[in-house]
Amino acid sequence: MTSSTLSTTRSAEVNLGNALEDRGLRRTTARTAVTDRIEGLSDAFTAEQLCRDLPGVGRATVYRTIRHLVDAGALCKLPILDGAPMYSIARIEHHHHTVCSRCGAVGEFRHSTVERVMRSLANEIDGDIIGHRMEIFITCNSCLAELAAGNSTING
Amino acid sequence: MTSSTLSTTRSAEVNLGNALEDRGLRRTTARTAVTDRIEGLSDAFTAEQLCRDLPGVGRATVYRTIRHLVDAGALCKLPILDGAPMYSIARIEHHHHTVCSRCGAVGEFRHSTVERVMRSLANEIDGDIIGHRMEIFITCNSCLAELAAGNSTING
DNA sequence: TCGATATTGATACCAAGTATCAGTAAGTGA
DNA sequence: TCACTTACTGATACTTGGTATCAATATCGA
Ligand SMILES: [Mn+2]
Ligand SMILES: [Mn+2]
Ligand SMILES: [Zn+2]
Ligand SMILES: [Zn+2]
Repeated sequence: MTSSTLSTTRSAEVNLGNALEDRGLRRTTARTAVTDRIEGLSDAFTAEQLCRDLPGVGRATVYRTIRHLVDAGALCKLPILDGAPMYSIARIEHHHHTVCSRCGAVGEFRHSTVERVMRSLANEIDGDIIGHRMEIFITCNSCLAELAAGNSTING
Repeated sequence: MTSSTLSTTRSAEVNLGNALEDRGLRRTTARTAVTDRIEGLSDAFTAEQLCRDLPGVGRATVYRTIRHLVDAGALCKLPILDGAPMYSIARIEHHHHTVCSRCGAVGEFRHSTVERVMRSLANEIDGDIIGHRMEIFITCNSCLAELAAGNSTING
């Protein structure tokens, strides 16, 4: 993989508790439970998943905390066409997502060419461009491996 | 606007009734009411909007018909981050959407460069790329005009 | 026209998320 | 450290968006 234009570098540290504090919000036990749990997850998650994982925290509080974190830019909210949106820690400033259509794993990427294309589209799109979103749907490597394993079993 | 790479050409005719028939579905009065209404709309719409516009057609039927049309590829389903998905007639084969952040107007566009970038990303993304989605958020021309009018009134 | 079959839509249901609000916990300043 | 103000919590009820059921009805090929 050439890394001249593709970037998946994760910025030094992410502290969701600090992200909330920076917005003038109190550091409560419920919020700490939520942010700790999110930081402990390696993958993207849904709000309901978090609620199940944290039965000691009220549903309203889980949803409110997620909303704060999205507002703070610390979480990405990724719309899923048929289902609840997924959230993941924003590790790269401006970026796009890969979504595995088989297992739902979400990745982040940045590619300068995408941003260059956006600039070049400015003259050709009616109206003022104020932003964009892009998702790439993939079959992730671990799913490819599983599929290969499954096939080889079937095919002998 | 140069049109060498940007395409907003609409394919000859769109007949949603035929799209359903082509799938072996019966041409019923309820379905005809839904498809006629959609064809009469100039803009993207939500399912609930359609239900309100067609009080004579059951909600379940409206939703079912929309689903059929999406499955047939005759309607685009556009996820909206905070709210119900919007639907619009698919006039271009593979394409992307512009969404006005002020009024919600949805447009379609195709740009060869976007597709070229996708191909070039193939080597740099982990896993197999099976598709992509891209939305450009804009302030549309009519909103720009309204904003300009509003400002000039305020500023004398 | 008839009859097998697809469709309809009222109803009940489910999932995701938000408004309320009385009770509780954080922080702040004395 | 305590008291006090204010933010926060979470149970509950509600809303929105959408689906499963199923008896009654419409469609369409024979
Ligand atoms: Mn992200
Ligand atoms: Mn479209
Ligand atoms: Zn996967
Ligand atoms: Zn607009």
